[in-house]
Amino acid sequence: MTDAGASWTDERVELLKKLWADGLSASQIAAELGNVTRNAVIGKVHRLGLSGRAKDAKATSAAPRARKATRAPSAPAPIAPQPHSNVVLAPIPLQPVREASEVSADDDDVAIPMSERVTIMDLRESMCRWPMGDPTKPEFRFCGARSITGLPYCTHHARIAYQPVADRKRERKLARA
DNA sequence: CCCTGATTCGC
DNA sequence: GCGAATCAGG
Repeated sequence: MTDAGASWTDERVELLKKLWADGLSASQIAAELGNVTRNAVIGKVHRLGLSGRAKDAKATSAAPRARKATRAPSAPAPIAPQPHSNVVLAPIPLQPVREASEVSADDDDVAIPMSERVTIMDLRESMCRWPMGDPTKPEFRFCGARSITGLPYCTHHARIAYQPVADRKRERKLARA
């Protein structure tokens, strides 16, 4: 594993197909894959000819779209050092913890990249607040991934935390297989 | 505001 | 082939 794994290997493409067919959005897939943006995922999906996943009755996509995509002539993308300001502290989830241990065994599909765990200081409003480790210890971290709007967790952890009945059934089915 | 996929085009 | 930029819409 010398390289960061940025290229589309067969395994990654397969996972992409699986997740895409599973109904996950491009950003979710990108997050799970790691080291790729949703644009990359979408681009690959289109190249693979997987576009139009579910709905494909309307020809609305036939309309002329982007054409001024001349890319920014010089946009250095200034990254603003977000101050932690008023970070909405997350009440340590109660239920999820129980599930977490359980999930360790029959985890959904892919292992969480967890490339960016953050401390309370770096935690932002729209960051996943999935607790990792002992909250009483200084090594305590949060997932830190992009959280779903309205939810305190990222997509992956949200699934673990709030598993709907329907989803559970599906997961059990997969787990048994 | 957040997000979604779709498309174009420079690399 | 790849993906950032951009668009158009929800």
